[in-house]
Amino acid sequence: MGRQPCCDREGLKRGPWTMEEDRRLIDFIINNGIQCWRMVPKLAGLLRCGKSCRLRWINYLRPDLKRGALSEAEEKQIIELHARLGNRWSKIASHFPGRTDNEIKNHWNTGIKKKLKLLGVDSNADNRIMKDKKQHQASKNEQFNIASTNENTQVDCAKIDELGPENGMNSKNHYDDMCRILDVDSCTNKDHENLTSTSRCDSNSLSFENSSSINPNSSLGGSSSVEVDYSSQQWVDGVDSLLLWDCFNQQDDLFFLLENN
DNA sequence: AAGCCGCACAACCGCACGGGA
DNA sequence: TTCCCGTGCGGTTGTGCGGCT
Repeated sequence: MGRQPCCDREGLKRGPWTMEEDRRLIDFIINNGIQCWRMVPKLAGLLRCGKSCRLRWINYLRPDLKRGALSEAEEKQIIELHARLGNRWSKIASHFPGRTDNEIKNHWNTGIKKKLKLLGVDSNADNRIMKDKKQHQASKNEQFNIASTNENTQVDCAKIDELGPENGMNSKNHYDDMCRILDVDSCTNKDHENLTSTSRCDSNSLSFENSSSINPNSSLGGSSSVEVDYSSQQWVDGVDSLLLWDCFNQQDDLFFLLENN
């Protein structure tokens, strides 16, 4: 179909964001929310395309972002999920509240991938798994007229395993191999459950779904260790609602944090 | 001190997808 | 049903920084 590039307008700024631009974007989103990303830069007085604003918000300015290096447990989890899902970074990221797909993708490309390569593990095998899986699934659907569903990680895993070793798709073995090589001693379901508790953030609609407790203070890089349970706050629609949250109910706090990051 | 190199990560690009008209 | 538009996603590039020579 082809789409017009969203950044075709002359005079749009590119490259690293300045503090002032960040301020404007945060200020606008906090006060107005997000109706249409394309309108955001115009209304916020930014010489950026909407896409750029969205990316900046999602990957850097979002208040629920967890900053800092990925933990060992998270790394293990990423390897496991990558073995199952391949390069579907957004799906993988959805298992890590406060982490972005970009962050995980970068971590994979710079750290884990290299580590695996060094140890003689073919990290691209995961991509082949996904390609083969798609092909197999397509032919399977033709044969049995089964609606394809790949939104659920567990389903994905089951399907990959179901395809069997004849297609080179024994993801469990593949993951186990990687775990062994990386000296990952346990890849238990318990570990998986802990990290995949159904916490999701829909950054576009600015709504949050939580079934586990999060620590917004640490998300913002704060020093407080107070755990806040927002389990009763199933969905938070719009930025106005976000402002109810203790961690960023003061716009000044955001700016303070920005300046100190 | 200067230049080079590699790493980490922010940001961009282009295609795909889904929804609405 | 088709077309258009906004957004999501994954791959790639750009850039800043620290370590090394």
